[in-house]
Amino acid sequence: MAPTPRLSIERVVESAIGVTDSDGFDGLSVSAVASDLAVAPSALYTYCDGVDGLRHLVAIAATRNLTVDLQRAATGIAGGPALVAMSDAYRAFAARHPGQFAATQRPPKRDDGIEAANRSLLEVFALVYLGMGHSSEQSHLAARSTRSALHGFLALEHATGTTDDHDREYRHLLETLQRGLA
Amino acid sequence: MAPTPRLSIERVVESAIGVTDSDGFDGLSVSAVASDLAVAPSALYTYCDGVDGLRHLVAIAATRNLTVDLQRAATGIAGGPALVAMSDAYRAFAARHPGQFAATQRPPKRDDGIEAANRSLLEVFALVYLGMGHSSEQSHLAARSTRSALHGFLALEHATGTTDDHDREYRHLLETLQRGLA
DNA sequence: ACCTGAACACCGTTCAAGT
DNA sequence: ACCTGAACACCGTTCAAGT
Repeated sequence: MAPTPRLSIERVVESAIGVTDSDGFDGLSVSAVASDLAVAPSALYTYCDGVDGLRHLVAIAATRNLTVDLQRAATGIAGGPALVAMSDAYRAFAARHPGQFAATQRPPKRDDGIEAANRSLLEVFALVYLGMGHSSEQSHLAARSTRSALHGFLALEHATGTTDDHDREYRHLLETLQRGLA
Repeated sequence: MAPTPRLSIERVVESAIGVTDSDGFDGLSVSAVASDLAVAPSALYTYCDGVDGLRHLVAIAATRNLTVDLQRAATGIAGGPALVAMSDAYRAFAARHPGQFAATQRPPKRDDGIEAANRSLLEVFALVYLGMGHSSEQSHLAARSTRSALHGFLALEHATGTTDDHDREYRHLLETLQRGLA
């Protein structure tokens, strides 16, 4: 008889994201996901290539999740206000999902999936700059600069510790970017 | 008899940095350092608090090493050229020591040592902006924005994969910062 | 086809024992 | 005081065995 599969790649990714959210990207392990899904650890090897495969799947899913949030934040807004909204969304994502945020930065291996996910993320920024009258090339450069700067700030903010409120510094960075890209 | 200690905190840190350089920050482990020092893994627990303590020591040492490179790059130069030189030094550090670069971003626990090391790093940037006529407050904000942006770019560059040459994008980010902070 | 469970190597950590 | 070595728990991975 053909047994109905209890597992699927979707369920594995869903569980892996859940583990990442609760235990951090470093807490992601074959055992933790297997335990969450109530299967033996070795059962996961049918759906992903070990712990590296797990990290890989989470890196792609996390980048997509961030992209969705950014896109949603900029929907119906243009120009400077859109960039402010996206920056706030970026920071909120890092605060609410530190594990996923870390995953967006740790793609262990080169892969089409991750590169495509990163391109999609950059396109959201680029579209805003296009709407502000920049050329296609300038928009892509501006998008990369903006993403890099925001990402770096948030990465260091979470590394240093989130005791202080760095809102003023974050706004300074935003304003610097907007002046520099005007 | 008092046996001459074969180990010391300095030797442990030195070895840990070596392991980080060759195997990456994720490759840093009690076993690897112990093997490098030709001692039993348990011997290290006299000098550091397990693998987390090891990562902690490396995070501090790596931040200091980066600071030294930045300071050296800006010695005898001022203004825009100093910032260009520091940016190049930052990027060179990330390229030559990817493991240490990763460590500058992964301080697991809050600690005076890491915070102090980060303050020293920011001061190097701040001094350049002070020399350009900025106020003390503006210099500190500019320093943080600059460091965040450079760090984020390099972190994503190494994450995405270093196949392409992103020199043009890096220079665009620099110019954006300089325009925005003028 | 899908999952379990045994098996193995390996790492982190603790602690009693040696010198 | 400093280090070794045994001991234990735990994770990753492979593979033969079940259904």
